[in-house]
Amino acid sequence: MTARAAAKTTPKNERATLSAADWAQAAVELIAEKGVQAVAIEPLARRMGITKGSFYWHFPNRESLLEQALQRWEEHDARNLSKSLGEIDQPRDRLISFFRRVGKEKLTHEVYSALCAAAGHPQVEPVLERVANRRMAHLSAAFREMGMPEGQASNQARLTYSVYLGYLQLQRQHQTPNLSSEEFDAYIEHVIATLIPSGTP
Amino acid sequence: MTARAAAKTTPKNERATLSAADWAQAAVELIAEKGVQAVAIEPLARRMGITKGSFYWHFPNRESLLEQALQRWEEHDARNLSKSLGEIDQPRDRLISFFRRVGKEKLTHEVYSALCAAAGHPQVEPVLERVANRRMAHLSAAFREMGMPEGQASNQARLTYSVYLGYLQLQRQHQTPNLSSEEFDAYIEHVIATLIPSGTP
DNA sequence: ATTTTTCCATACTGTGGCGTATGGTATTTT
DNA sequence: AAAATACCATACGCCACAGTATGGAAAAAT
Repeated sequence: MTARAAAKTTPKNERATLSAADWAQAAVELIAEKGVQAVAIEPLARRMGITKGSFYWHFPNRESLLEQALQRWEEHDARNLSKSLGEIDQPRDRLISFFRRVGKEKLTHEVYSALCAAAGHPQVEPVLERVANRRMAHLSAAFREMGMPEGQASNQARLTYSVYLGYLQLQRQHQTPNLSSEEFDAYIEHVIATLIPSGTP
Repeated sequence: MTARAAAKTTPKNERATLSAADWAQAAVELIAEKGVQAVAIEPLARRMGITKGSFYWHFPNRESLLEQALQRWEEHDARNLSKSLGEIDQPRDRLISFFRRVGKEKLTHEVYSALCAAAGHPQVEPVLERVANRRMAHLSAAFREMGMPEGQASNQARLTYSVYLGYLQLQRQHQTPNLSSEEFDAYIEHVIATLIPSGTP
């Protein structure tokens, strides 16, 4: 009882007692910072200024923590997607915002990037699969709205999403131009010009 | 002295005694199968039917094994690249072969894919950086030979390489069509049509 | 004011891998 | 043949983390 003394029953900011959701959220943030393999009970507990006695009261094991953390993130991401899907009418603008928004929603993207680096993990894989499918369906629909036939649209969606995934990979290798550089802007322009048809539906 | 009894001084097939290169090669194969984090001394030794007593005679520690394994693979990959660079005259054919060869050289690609999943690792990162730069330079040169101006060619190279990286990522998630399916062929065609200019230089 | 429940600290066991120490055997050298 | 060297087996200590067991204090219920 040293690090997190303070409040007792204040649900504001620093709760007196931790919930399972708090652990899950902390796990999500840890994933964003150091990857899935870094989610270990004891280090995470230390980081939260507490001991694992707390953890094993809320969870049966590490696996279930990961499960909740991943579920939490996936739901958040799905909401994000449908929100941005509803807000923009023109399919072309939706596609463009898909790329331009790479810099936004930092945490979400960092988590996703970390999850990509952990494909192969049995709990992560199904999440990646669902998320990629949702997003590609999103892209594919936009391309169709712009007049592409079914088959071509889905190929174009896969291609476009691959570009995004490749960008994340290069980012993990620190081989991407700075987000606010002109080199970056030029690249984005190039990508948009190459992948997104110009005409309106 | 059970598993690897047999030969005594036969340098054929089953050496009497292991060399550092043997360990490095085994590490490379393990990386391809289970990733970088799976390269652990004792499991690797078991897999080779030997004990770690051998390992620590040839290497000071795990780090130096990884170093040698990575160097070994990187050199192999660099040779591969310059070989395929010399064999094909037409830049357009070089670009096409870049994609068509994704299915070839299985081990090399599996290793590379595993390394991509381990970006962030201090020993892996510089390797990934060099390899990606070499390959993108290769692509960029081909696009320039086809008449693209400098800036556009390098953007196009980055874009093209991202598509490749994204494909590897989807492959790790088991979300790619089978290599010998018509869906795959259609996708490749689509990628080529989208990314590779048609005219001759 | 008890009692119960909630939440956490502490101490323990177990496992898996790293690196070391030491000794043994086969091979080579002299 | 004797000595030296190369290569490997075995046994050990160390550390990090998973999961368990138990007890204790604060909060809530009665």
